[in-house]
Amino acid sequence: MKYDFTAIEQKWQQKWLETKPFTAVTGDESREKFFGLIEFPYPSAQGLHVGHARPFTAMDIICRKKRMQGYNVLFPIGYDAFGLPTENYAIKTHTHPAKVTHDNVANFRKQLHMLGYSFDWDREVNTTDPGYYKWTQWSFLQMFKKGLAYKASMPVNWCTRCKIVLANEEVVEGVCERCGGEVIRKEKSQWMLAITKYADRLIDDLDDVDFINRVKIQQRNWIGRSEGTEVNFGTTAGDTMTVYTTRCDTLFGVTYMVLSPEHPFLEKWKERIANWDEVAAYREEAAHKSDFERSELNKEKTGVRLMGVNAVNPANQKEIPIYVSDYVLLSYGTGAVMGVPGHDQRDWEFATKFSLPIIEVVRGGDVSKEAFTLKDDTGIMVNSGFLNGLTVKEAIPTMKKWVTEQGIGHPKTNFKLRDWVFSRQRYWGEPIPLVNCPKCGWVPLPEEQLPLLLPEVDSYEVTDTGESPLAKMTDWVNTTCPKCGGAAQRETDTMPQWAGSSWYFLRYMDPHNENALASKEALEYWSPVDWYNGGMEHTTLHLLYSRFWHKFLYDIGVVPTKEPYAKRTSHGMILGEGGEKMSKSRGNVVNPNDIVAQYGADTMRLYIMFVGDFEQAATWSPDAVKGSKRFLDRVWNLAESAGESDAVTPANEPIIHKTIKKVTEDIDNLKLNTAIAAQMTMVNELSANGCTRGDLRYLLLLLNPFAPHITEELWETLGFAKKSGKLCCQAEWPVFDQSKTVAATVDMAVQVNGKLKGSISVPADSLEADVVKAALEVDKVGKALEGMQIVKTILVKNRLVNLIVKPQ
RNA sequence: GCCGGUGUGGUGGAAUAGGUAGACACAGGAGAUUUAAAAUCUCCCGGUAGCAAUACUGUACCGGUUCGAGUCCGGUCACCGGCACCA
Repeated sequence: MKYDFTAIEQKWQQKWLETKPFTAVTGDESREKFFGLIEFPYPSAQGLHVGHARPFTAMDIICRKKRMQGYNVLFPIGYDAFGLPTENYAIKTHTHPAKVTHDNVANFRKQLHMLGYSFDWDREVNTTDPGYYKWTQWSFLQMFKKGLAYKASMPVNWCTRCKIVLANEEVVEGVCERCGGEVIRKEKSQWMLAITKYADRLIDDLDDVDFINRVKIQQRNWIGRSEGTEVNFGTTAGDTMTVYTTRCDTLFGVTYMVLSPEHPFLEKWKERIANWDEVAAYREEAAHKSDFERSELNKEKTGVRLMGVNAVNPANQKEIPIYVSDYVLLSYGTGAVMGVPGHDQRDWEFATKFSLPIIEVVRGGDVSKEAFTLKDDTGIMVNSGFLNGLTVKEAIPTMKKWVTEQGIGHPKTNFKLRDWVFSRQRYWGEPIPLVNCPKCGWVPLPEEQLPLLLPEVDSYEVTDTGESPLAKMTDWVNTTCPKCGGAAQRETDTMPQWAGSSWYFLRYMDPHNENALASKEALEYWSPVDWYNGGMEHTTLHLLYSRFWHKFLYDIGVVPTKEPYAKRTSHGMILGEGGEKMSKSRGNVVNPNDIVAQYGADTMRLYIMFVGDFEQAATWSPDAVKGSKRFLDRVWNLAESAGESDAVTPANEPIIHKTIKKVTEDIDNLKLNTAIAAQMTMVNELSANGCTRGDLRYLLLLLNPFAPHITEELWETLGFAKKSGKLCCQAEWPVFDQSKTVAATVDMAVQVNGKLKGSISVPADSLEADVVKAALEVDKVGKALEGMQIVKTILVKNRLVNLIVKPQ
């Protein structure tokens, strides 16, 4: 019979749909649980991409193997469906985004079935479902009540031509992605979440989780913890000017001070500043620079000296000038810095440009040429009073202590991480369940009024003033205050896409619960996620946000673990032919539907795993797909020609056990490409040796997670199903016998002075003397030994023997 | 600039702990089968020299440690990703 993959795949997908063999059972204490998680897809109109198939297939393999090992596996799927592309599509086609979402989800679901993933389909979630976003809103309200949500004026991207607010992704090289118009920064009052309050824990708790290192490093860098000192400088205006520094050891080297253009002291000192016009003009100019321009123009330092106000260095009481310059950011530290041109490159550039004195306080470099910035033991303090003679390493704590004792400063930790801007001026997101009352301020909706549904609107276009489309719905906006009953207005901004995706894995644990985001029992049973695989691009946003969200839920007693994910791995991208990113414009996009139609889902799954190291980027090759199909053809043929016996052929035992070992370990280590290679080797050997049904049984068990349809079919045709039921339900992952992985005789390499001379075949675990004896009989060894004497032999068991010789 | 990652045949990629470099595939070549093609099967396939046996050489580059280095150490180069005036 021919390997008719289309019929076979449809047959088994239908059976799985009917019999639900992949159902996870909450509360089953008879088995260990395993929660495998993939990043739920955004249901775009383009449908599933091969980029989805790689991580999805890998986790499916892991979960299918875990099930066969006897675990109670939760492998769920859902859709992260709020967001901009759907909204833009809705605007363009005048279709309701809910309708667009519904159609796209239906298409995704079909494609996911087509690839044979073993999801528990009864636990599907969708972030746009009111039953789901009720709990997103509920979580937000808890944060609001705990004071973690607050309003602040933040810059937004504003397209001057479309007159709308843009997301960062919509701004490309400083212009609007859609119309090419100029994008400027505009201040807007926005909801913020105080993720920075969790900054320390988000760093420290990384020590307790099993995340691949690059994820941990990237998160640590992003949070950017820095231990330094705040130092107070007096000013001739009477105010105390506080700066943050990591190099308090260089205090004696301060020759000027800098305020950021937005610093409140400028306004305050208006009357004292003799050149106010000049300062005001500089501020105006800085305000009009976009982020893009600021980073573009960061080579040349600019600034203006404040005439009429000076600062006083608390270390030596010297009076020094104050400047305003946009190389100092208001959003980090105190918005003011001390200028140490001798030992900070930016300060050096600034001082050089404005002809300010450069004082060397750490000897070790040449401060007339460049700043000397090393802070190890190579520099010695000079010109620094009581610090003279110390190394920088010693001087930092000494100065920190002195500053604290003198009452002019204190140690301080700062973070690069900023609070989370939680407002979007868009329609297709969760409404923020708050009401603004002129008397009571911002009042949360009572929980029994959740979910606060998205109202129907006529147009999804943002208003001319940049308000969300919801602002036009006056019937919806105008409401009564839940507290005082007076007239009040609803918040019209919606939540960002990151909101719903911050906790979706919790909903999988108990997806239909109407009284809580999930029951205590389900949360206790399934937490934490055992293994979460996803893209590196989500490391600093989604992954960090969801850890924060989870820690908050932990603090209010909702979830039982302080970290959501026990383990995190990451896959590499699938590139198109030529090694370039797949994109419509390049025309190198591979559609999984085409591959499945041509070769079948099993081939698709196998190839996407075989293509290369899972963690590295890989290039799609249409030719190489054929190799995976050929392999399955050979498996099919092997099954047709297999001997009737259910016993294992002794000659096949070593390869069977070697393969069990390799495949089992490789799946656990995500080395899926070599797990497949090992199975190919096994099939090649079984073909050469001849094999029985009993031999093949092992192959089917090992191959099932990778190619679930063909193996299920062969399991049935070879008669195993009659005895023990469906293959995917076998709690019988093969266990290898180490003693059987070694063949009776082994090939060993023979070297003379480390150079390969040949190989010998000897009984496994032979003694050194026997191996050397056999080695001496190799022709080339004899030749190499002429006129030599053996001074030493090195034996690596079952692998190699090296004869060390020297002239006689 | 800072922080990660990667460099191996024509191609994708293998190589627990330093131990036969190139597993497993793709492409290519030769042959078998076939009226023919496809499919399938067998063999070859890093480079140089040689009919061959064989010898030398080879994991980005330079040096080191070791009986032995793709792997460890020091230095250099190239490419990819992230952050970027974070004081």
